[in-house]
Amino acid sequence: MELDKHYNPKAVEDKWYGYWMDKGYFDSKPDEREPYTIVIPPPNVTGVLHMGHMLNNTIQDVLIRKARMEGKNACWVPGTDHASIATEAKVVKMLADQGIMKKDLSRETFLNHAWDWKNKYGGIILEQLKKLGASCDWKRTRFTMEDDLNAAVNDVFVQLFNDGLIYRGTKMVNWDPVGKTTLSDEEVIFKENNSQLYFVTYPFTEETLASGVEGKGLTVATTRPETIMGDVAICVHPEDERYKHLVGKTISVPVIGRVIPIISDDYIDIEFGTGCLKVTPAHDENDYRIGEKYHLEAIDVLTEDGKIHERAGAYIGLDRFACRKQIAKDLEEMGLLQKTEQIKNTVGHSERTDAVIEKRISTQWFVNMQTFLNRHPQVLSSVMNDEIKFYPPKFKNVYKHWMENIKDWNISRQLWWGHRIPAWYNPEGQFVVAENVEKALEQFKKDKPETRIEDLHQDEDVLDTWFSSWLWPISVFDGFKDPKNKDIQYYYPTNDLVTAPEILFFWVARMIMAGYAFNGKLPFRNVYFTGIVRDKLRRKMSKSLGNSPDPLDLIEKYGADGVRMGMLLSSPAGNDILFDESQVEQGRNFCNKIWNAYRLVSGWQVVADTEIDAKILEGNQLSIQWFDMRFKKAVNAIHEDFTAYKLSEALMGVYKLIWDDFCSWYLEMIKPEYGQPIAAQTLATVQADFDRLLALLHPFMPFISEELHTALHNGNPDKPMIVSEYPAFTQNIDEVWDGALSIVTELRTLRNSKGISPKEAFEVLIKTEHSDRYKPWEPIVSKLANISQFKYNQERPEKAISALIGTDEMYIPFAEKIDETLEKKKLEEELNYLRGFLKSVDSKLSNEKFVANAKPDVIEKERQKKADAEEKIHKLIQTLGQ
RNA sequence: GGGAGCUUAGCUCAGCUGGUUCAGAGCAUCUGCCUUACAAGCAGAGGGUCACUGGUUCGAACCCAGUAGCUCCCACCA
Repeated sequence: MELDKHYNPKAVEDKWYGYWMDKGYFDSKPDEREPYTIVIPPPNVTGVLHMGHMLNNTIQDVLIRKARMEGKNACWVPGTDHASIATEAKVVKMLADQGIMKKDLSRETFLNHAWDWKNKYGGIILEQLKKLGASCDWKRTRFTMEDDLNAAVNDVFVQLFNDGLIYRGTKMVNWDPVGKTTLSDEEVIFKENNSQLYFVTYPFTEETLASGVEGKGLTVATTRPETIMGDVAICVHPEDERYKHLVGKTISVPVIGRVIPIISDDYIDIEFGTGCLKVTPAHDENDYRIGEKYHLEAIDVLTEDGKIHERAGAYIGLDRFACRKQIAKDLEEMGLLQKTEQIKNTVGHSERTDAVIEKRISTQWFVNMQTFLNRHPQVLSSVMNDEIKFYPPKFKNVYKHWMENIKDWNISRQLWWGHRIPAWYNPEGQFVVAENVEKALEQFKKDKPETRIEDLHQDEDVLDTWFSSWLWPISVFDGFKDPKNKDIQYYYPTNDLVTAPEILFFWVARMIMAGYAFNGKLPFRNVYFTGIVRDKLRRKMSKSLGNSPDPLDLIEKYGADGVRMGMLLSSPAGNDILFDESQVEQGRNFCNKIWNAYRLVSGWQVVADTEIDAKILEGNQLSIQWFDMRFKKAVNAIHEDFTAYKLSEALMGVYKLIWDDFCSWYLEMIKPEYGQPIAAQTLATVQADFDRLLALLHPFMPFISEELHTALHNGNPDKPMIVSEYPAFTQNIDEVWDGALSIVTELRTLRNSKGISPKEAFEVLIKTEHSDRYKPWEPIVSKLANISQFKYNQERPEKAISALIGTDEMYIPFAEKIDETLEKKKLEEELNYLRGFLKSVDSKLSNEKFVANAKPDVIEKERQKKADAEEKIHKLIQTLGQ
């Protein structure tokens, strides 16, 4: 059957993915083999595949497929994350679009809607991963909010609470007025902002004026005039000569006229603004601290959605930003706004909703991280001493810094979609922490036997999503439910984690904590940090910019293998990848190249070896040995690249091996004359070589390699490629001399530069002591360079072009079109170069300090260079007749 | 404000513990080819003061110091 000139991925991909699934090649069960485990960074359950996922999961698939082929028991556990805040936001919006407000719904009804949504859209992303070829063990698919994982979360919460590591406390936390929930510090993104600095005058009270104070009042500089209704003091520096005498006096808050004291504290920066600070303990962390120190009231003037609260006494119900403008205007009219200045400051935004974060005092649940770390020092040490390796290692520093400055982790969220906090309250407001309500009741009954189950109510809040994600490497193997089960014993610790640096703190660090705290072991041994996928202008890919291609469209257009190669081509660990469709084109072109190599090989007519000319057979034999050497060398380099997690270089190694060594050289060497048959034995070897190339390629490009592997075995291979053996590292490789191949290059260059047709044959004269080395190459070189005859050690003809092959001389008699002076010039240039080279080597060798200080093998190398150069110079001089 | 990292060809990146006259790869570019596997291809070619300045050394892209530019992370300055 005639094969198409172009590889057609569509005809191939679904077929093989279905086949692998049917045969269960992705499945893993504990056995006697060495395990190799990866847990997927679970994407948001309602998410859609984007380029970042493509990169991340391609890398994981490369690693897992290679391990599988190396005979390890490869297990890649997939799953999704419930993504509390993101999913809830989506559901709220979806309901709002239908005219349903969350506040009108009961918790139960809302959750029903959310589960409906999850069941409808959840897991689409996993289906998309299949298109990419991801070889996950789908039977193990987990979801962070399924019952077993909820139980794990509850277990851990109770355990940490009982260990004194979780506490309920009233502190200043981050508040997202759009999501209407608190956030951890990590969920707040600080962005530089051009703000207005308002200079607002607070008038002195009559009492103060009566005490003989001069002036009208004090001017403070603030970026947040809308919070002045929450002011409880004006603070100055105790040493500030301008204000010293005012400390202890009173002053009144503009607009509302509340009387507040003037206090002093050395926290104040005399230089900043006017040196007076308005103290608003409810809305600023530093103010909160000052408030606590001087026992000042904290007046929260904002509602949970960022509007002015009625206790503010003015502007009630106005949005905080509208209020800022309004109050500035009003103050100006009152003559209390002195001026405004532009100022650059950083403003916290919610990672999910992008809302400007408010600092707010509230009662939340926290994990005491410092104590946690004190109890588990391996969390830091294991990374620092490379028990857990980071690729690239620069992230070790970042990790260390975070660990050393760790703060308590606010884990409660005012949301419904998530793991509900396992704490129960009695009507008196006392609480206990327990796995479930029954156990909570038991606890209450110890002190209050009369407590009834219907008196108890569970905490309304849910937990931070990461409070379930940090358990992922353990919980996916049911390590909490049944810590002695086979899976957890066998698969944990996992091997590699592939993830983005953005979630180093959110997730990676906390998984390491959870690993040591709840299993006593590290969760993984290597962490590969991917970069951010950007467009070629270095802009981050985003929906709003519209610069992110749809991965599924790309797969449709170029094939999954092409897309995988495109993703991998330029992405060393930790580097951003500048995605350009041309890279995917390169991937597709590569597929096409391989496809055509197959077309060539599959079209050859076979005859018995005896029917082939002996010289050709010998040439083929040599070609085969030569390729074997090239193959083994490349495989070794690829193994080293993998060891260092240099996947793009490993892929480049495969690419060059296939394209250059295999297609451009080897197949051309072996290829019979047009219409001529090939020896059966030779063909069998070429096919075997092709097959092991495909094995090498398979982790990167699973579909085409499986397809052609099968085709090479006439549809019936012993094993499919996915479980074939991966080419192993070779300790000692037999060198095959291939200097004769430079004759080919030499002649091609000659023809190119002189415009001579490849059809014009040449004879070649070689001056060498090793004609035996050249002889076996004669049939090969003749074919590739169209050579009529090889002659050895004859006089140089009058008119000839000469070149050096190593230290041997080569002449191509070439009477007509040759430019003698040009040729001479070329040789002289080479001679000059060699003389310079020799000089530099000589100067090294005659330098006593060099000989004294350099390592012996370096000196030996230099001596060899010297000898080589001298010989070459000698020959060139002869040639030039000088 | 603190910390980390980067700067090598037009682009994206390799260059290990200093040692070939050391400057390399892929892509892009240029030249010539529809040669019966592949024009999504073949064969060639050009292209770089290794950011800058100084130092250490027999020897520096590599080590040290400083300068400039870029990137990222952390941080409560109103």
